[in-house]
Amino acid sequence: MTIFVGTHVNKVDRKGRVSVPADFRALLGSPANFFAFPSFVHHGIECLTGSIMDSLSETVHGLDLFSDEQDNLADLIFASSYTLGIDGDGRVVLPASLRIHAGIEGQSAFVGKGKTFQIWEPLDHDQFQTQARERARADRLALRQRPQGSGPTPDAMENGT
Amino acid sequence: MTIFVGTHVNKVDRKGRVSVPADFRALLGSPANFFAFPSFVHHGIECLTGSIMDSLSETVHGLDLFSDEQDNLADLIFASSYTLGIDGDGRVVLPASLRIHAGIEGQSAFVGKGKTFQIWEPLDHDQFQTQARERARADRLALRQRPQGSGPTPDAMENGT
DNA sequence: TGGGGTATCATGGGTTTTCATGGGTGTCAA
DNA sequence: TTGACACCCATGAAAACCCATGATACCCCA
Repeated sequence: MTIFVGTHVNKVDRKGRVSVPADFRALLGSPANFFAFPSFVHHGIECLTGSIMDSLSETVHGLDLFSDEQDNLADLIFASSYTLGIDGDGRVVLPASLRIHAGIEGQSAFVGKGKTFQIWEPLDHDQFQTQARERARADRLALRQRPQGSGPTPDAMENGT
Repeated sequence: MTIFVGTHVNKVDRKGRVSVPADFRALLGSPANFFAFPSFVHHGIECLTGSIMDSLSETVHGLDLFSDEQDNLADLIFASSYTLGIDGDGRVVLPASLRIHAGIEGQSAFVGKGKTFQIWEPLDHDQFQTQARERARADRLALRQRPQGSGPTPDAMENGT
């Protein structure tokens, strides 16, 4: 397995600990940790592996040094990031500021996004996904990205989940 | 070359297990698993090989990082996906949410789609296929602009190429 | 060409291992 | 001293694994 997939809802205990899904742990590998920072577009928490974080820093530094854009991005991403270490039982402690950003209390959802993943308050993510589905339906471009070749006309058998 | 063909109906047992057709297993190869997610447009379950999923993730990540478009697509595809591992006996466990989406209870139909395949509730798929056939026939009639008594019975879809 | 034998496959059930989760103890720093 | 944090262990539930069996398709040989 090479990518993060699925939506895993796990409990957040009294100490702020939460189990990282076993699938995800396997992908994260040996330096058992990852980077997390609040998304600047929604209530989720962006989670990146070390290597993705590295390439992201390359990208950001490719921008004009000292430019406003560079400064903003660097601040949004790096300054507000945490390194979350996974303990011997496969859990991490969610820092309070991240929990507050996401509105997480008793439960959290680990959401696979391919090369990255996110952490959400479960109901919040349900809502986000519903919206994403509606947007995709309205947006032909999104549908064109589907792996299926020439399928039947999509409007024959509509249904959601 | 990996081409999934045919329609194979297998039982789903009490534990939610179902045998993956031997043909399909042979095509899936050594990392004996595949990715499955509910279709956006019908009641079937879309099934993709790891390599197709990988290239899909490349495509999605080629979009602007943290853009709405990227985030939406990644959520629809990856967040609702499951990695289904094939056990030593050639079976997978269908997660409850996928079974519910497809309306699967006692039986499931593995439907070859070329480079991908789908899983359906058998009767549902029959119906879908009938409709697809009627649409195809209607399109041809429209193109030819001539009436036709009893249409030809296209009996493909049941054999190899 | 037909019959018997064999390999493959789908399916059912039992058992072991993994995983998520709760709680306790020790350590370090403010 | 107190609070935060990292480590250790225990446990119930769920998933993965192992084995057995009936049926079917395939092959070989007479």
